[in-house]
Amino acid sequence: MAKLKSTYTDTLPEQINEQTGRIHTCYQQGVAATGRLSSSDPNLQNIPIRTPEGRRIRQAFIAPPGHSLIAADYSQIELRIMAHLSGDASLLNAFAEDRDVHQATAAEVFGVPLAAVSGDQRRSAKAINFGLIYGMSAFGLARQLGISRSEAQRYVDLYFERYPGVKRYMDETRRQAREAGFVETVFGRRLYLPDIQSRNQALRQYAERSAINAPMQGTAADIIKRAMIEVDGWLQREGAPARLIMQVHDELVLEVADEAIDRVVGQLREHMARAAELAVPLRVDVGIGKNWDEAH
DNA sequence: GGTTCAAGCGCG
DNA sequence: AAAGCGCGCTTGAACC
Repeated sequence: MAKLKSTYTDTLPEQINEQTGRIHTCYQQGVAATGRLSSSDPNLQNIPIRTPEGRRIRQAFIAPPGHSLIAADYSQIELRIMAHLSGDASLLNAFAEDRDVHQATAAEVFGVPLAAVSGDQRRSAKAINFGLIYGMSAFGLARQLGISRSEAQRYVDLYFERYPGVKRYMDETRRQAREAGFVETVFGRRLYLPDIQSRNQALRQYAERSAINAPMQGTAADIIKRAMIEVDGWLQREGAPARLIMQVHDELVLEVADEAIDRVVGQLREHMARAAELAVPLRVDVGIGKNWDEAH
């Protein structure tokens, strides 16, 4: 409650611009090592959403009269990029058939039919999927799930047995990072990792985790930037009564005149989904509302 | 009055 | 011995 009050409730009203009556953030383009934007003064990329109390803050972000907010976010974009980069057959298949990827992972790892996956199994699989993107070890997975190290190690082994392409990709990425001193995104953005050669184990392992994560997080950043350029160009050409007002890593927020909503949503979805052509389709979830919470 | 740092926590 | 990526903001302590 103290965090919500001091960072958001007390502070945001003080940052309303007198001329526009709005809060304007600054997007930094050259800060994050992976190519993401960052947002500051104030940061609008960390507005609460995970708790009911926090959501009340998000509800304060509203559209002007006669307008609505559209929130469009990429579904599982980093895991889709992992499928693309690794070429793993099972993962490619899961996305080709538009499966619930955590459920599909649970079915593979626990050896049960899709329909028989329990809530706990799905939760574990989700932790594995996120952990993989971050280069997590069995130790970290054990702590995350509150299970023993040996149990976590079994999950990891099973995962790599079922998704051998992912295993190969992880090993290959570490090798390439060590040899070349950098990793890169699908579009060629590089992250240099001098510490990958370090004799200091902590530094070296950190660099290895970054080598795993940066191509996925960075490719996602590249894709949404391409989408932003496309979407903005299209809105300008059309003279659509809509504008792009925020970006939150895998999400674009637009403010749109109510009469144009249907047309804008369809085109927005297309432009975002076509911002990159990967080995799996890109899916975009769209929400509409009078406030930012409702739009989710 | 200011700066710097670590810890903690908000988001993807 | 370390053990999950990327950010920014607030707090409180230490310091000038």
